[in-house]
Amino acid sequence: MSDGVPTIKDVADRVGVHAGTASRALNPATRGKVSARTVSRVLEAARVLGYSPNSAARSLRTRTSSVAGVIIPDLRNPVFPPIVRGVEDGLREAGYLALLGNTDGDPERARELLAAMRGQRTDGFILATSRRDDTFSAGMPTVLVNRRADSGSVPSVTADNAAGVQAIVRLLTDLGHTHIGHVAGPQTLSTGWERYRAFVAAADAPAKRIAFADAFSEDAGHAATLRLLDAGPDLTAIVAGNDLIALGCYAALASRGLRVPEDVSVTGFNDIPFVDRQRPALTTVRIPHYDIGLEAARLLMARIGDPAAPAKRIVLPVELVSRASTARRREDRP
Amino acid sequence: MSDGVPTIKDVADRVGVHAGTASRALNPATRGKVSARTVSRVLEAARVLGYSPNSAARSLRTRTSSVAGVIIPDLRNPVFPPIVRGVEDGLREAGYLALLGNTDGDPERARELLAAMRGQRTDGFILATSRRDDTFSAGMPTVLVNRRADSGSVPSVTADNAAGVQAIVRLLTDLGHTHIGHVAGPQTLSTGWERYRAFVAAADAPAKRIAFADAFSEDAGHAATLRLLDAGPDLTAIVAGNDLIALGCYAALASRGLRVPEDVSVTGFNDIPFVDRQRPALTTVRIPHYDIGLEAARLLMARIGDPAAPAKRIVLPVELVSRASTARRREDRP
DNA sequence: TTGTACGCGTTATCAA
DNA sequence: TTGATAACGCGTACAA
Repeated sequence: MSDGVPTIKDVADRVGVHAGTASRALNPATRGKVSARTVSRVLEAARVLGYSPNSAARSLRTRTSSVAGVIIPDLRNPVFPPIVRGVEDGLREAGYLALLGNTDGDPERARELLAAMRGQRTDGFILATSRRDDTFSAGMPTVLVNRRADSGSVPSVTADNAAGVQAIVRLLTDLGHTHIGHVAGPQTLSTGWERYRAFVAAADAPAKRIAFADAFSEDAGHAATLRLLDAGPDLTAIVAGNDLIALGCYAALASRGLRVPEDVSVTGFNDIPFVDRQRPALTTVRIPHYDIGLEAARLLMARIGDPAAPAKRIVLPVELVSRASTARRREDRP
Repeated sequence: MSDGVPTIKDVADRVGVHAGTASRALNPATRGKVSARTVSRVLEAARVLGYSPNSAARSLRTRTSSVAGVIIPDLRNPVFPPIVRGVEDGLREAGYLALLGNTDGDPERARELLAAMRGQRTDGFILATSRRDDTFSAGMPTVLVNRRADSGSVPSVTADNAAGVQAIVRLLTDLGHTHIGHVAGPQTLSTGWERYRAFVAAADAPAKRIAFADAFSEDAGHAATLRLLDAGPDLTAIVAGNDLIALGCYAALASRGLRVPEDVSVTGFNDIPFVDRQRPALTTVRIPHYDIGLEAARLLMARIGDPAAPAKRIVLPVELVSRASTARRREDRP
């Protein structure tokens, strides 16, 4: 094939050696079985020819692909870009590439993607689809991100949602708040569910101080906050399920003539970009998005290298970021 | 292989036909060359066995993969997630999957990724790396996003940067501004360069009213704005190279005791999320990120289908979004 | 240390 | 309409 893309045979011919020898010289793992002189000549020839191995052939032979599938709900949700970036960097450490797919939260779509990627001979999966009931690809190395499986046998990397909510509730309590509400995220999503459970455990609030948003979005947060206010609880602080919901709280409170934080303190979760610029700047919990992705990739690499490796469940620490949306409770509040 | 993953041979054996026949029956394009009875029996056997084709073998044979490489500088830059999302949806229309890679603006890294992906089974590339001097993979179908090649032979999809800058300058002119400055983005990036050129053409400003930021970032915008102000031009409006630079302008102006828009009007470019929430809300140019990605993917599919297809250069329209950061020039300004 | 030969699973070509 | 066979490029067991 002197015309098309060079193959290992072209490299071998150029050096006057057999393809098998060239293969051994090119592969770092088997390089020791070849004379130093031959190695350098083969490497040089490969460089000159611009040889790059045909991974279809390699995959066919070795049954591995050096490609991992990464499946998320929607890249436009600001929590995912840094996670995916971390995943990609972690995969790269091991020479892996990332095949990316969005599901829009549709389990059917997740199944399709999983099938398509498995068809492409993907070595493993990193799933950030966060529906608690999502299925995942059986028989393939898999790591969950931002979500834990109900059965404990699947490795996962998550932020410490419970600790974050506890820190928030403690902050509010220290500020004198006793009537704290919660606008929870969707309970079908593990993050929404975990934070809700942590809130209930930490705040001991009656049901009327809790509302559930239909989505982790500003609009859903807005609507849920209005429902919460209409239920008439006497609250001076709201713990939102995430930052977007918190911004929805801002809007809903403003529409009722309530000021943040003078009348009601509000907190978020995630510390996505620009929430430090809102007015008021949002008190929230910073989660290590990038590191979550990075660790997930490393965990996947470990599992691919040794499928019997322990199914670690890594929980990364979070950090409370106190800003202007939380303040001491006003004593004279009606 | 009755134990492992079923192959086409297992399917063929089960029906009692040859593997080649099973292949023809399974492939919709060649199905017409097989008797209806055989087709249905093969399909049934494939279903029962849970057969799924080994795409490594298929790629090796057909030299196609149904995978496209998508290379961007950094997913954490807010302009890229919606573009990548559009790309992915466009690829999906054609049954393609996306291999994603970040370069951090490093041409060397771009080369590595290109090589790795070309080595993987990749049918074509969508490049959003925006350095004007970046190389790209010769001989592979390629579409540029957010960037045009100096030579016109490479298809591209971009926003109409010139029209956007023209609209901004016209808006400012209509507001009475005559001394308009520009904090340009890096001139190594095509977006920074195009917008700078459009500004020069539209505003006819002397060099002292122009400063260049080292990066499309807030910090770089801050620093460049300070340099611009120190040069002492008598300006009442600043056209920033993009939204992040504009936010840097906000900070720099504030540090000099200048108010936006009372003292100086400021404009951005891109309309990334949350700039409508800044104070003041940023006047900017909205570019159709998602559609840019979508069209790029479709263009790539067309080029893969027919490499001789015309190298279209698609320029998508932009929209001026007028918000609170621009105001009529104060007559009493010093 | 190097060469030989085979097989991975699929599809395309050629014959029957 | 179907079967037989070769070839895609690589890695590796085995032989030299």
